[in-house]
Amino acid sequence: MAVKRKVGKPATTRSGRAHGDASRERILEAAREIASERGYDGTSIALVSERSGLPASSIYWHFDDKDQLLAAVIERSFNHWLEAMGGRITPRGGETLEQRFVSLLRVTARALTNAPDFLRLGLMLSLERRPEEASARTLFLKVREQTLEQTVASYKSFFAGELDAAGIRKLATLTMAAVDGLFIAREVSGDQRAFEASFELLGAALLGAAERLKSRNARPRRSKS
Amino acid sequence: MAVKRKVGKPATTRSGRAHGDASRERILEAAREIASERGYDGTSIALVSERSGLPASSIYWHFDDKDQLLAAVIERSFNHWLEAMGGRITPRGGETLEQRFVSLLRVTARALTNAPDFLRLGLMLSLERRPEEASARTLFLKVREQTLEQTVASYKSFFAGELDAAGIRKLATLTMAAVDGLFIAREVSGDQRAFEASFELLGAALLGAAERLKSRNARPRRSKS
DNA sequence: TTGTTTCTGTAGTGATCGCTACGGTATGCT
DNA sequence: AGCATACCGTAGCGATCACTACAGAAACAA
Repeated sequence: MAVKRKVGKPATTRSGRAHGDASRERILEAAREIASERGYDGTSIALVSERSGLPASSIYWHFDDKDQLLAAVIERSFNHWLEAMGGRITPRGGETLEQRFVSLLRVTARALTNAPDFLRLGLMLSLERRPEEASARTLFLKVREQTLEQTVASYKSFFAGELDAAGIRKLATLTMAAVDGLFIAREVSGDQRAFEASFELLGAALLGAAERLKSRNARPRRSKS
Repeated sequence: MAVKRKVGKPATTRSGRAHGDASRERILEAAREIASERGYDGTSIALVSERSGLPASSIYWHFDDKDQLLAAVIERSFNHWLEAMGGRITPRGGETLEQRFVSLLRVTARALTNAPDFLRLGLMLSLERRPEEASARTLFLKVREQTLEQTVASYKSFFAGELDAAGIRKLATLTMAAVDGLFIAREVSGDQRAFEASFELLGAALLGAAERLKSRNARPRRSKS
């Protein structure tokens, strides 16, 4: 057990029997579908087996246990999410600041439409807090932290010289929170149009918040504390 | 089965054996704790039985099945949430519009701190979408819809004459989404101070969004469509 | 051919799942 | 007292849970 692939690859691309990596993909895909519908506990090996067409023994050949399987699902979904974002977290060209800002949010909205499972499953895991932490949850929180840092970096160039580091972080946190909330609202209502419209409004809201942070910054009220 | 209390109450307050309503409360309390930690599937009757100190048969005497139990938990948590809000969704006295607005948000933040289980469990249920809908989820979505309507009503007096009905609804939706997101962020990070500070910022953000909606309204651009 | 590695199919393991049958006991009604 | 109702305790139902033992099938290497 615990013999992972990636060690071998001897001359020929695929080793052993006909399938292998393909089976691994099918398992991950099935697990992704089910987990994003039913959460951690609702994802049973029997269900994954049925939907992937592979027996439980194959699942356990490819993955150590259910926990690792779900963690692999998170990792894979995160990569899909990054693909859908097209690496475009850094700002691109645009006219006014607001236009560039809103266009960034629009990219985010589209990515959430094309690859919703990462955030959906991730939020489900985030809200759980069982005594024994699922490693899938830990992994999600880790990559989410990275996303926050990227947003902070992006905002640094957006609001260069206008906001201090603390303000930028607050704004980035509020942004991600609002995006999470709007995502949930769309998942519940299924209203894609309202979802996209909300992102326009969110742009104005965040810029309003930035204005507030600026004026706070002007009058030297609150220090580091 | 399906013989519900509340029908009886003949002269004496409590009927039957010593406990009864008290046991029902203990079961609900145990189920609330567990469900808010582990979600729907993670809430097993055996666990509720253990934590409440009552056998499974008692649980099934008080509730038809697990589904109804969880729905009762949602209902109870919602009432706690309403208590924590103190019925203060309608605006109270204040000086500037922004101050009244932010004070309303602050009340919401405090209620979320004092009674977090309603939203926590509700969001977990919202994100799930198993084929057979849990009635707990349906109930949550229903009372949540009511909350949205109350927010809309509240905003109507806040922005009377300044925003049209569609704008008010958009703003209310964005508000609830942002609150959801901030709530999740706090649950993950455990940072209560950052949570409260975010609500201040959210106030500015929403007022900024309201400004945007106003100016949209001034130039008669988008119609009902 | 013989052996090795890689993956699948069959058939389970004990534990836990939601749920129930049923008797017992405490209470209230008459 | 007699009877009914309300609730708890024990014990266990079939189903499903995560997980595994093990043999066989298909590809490689020698």
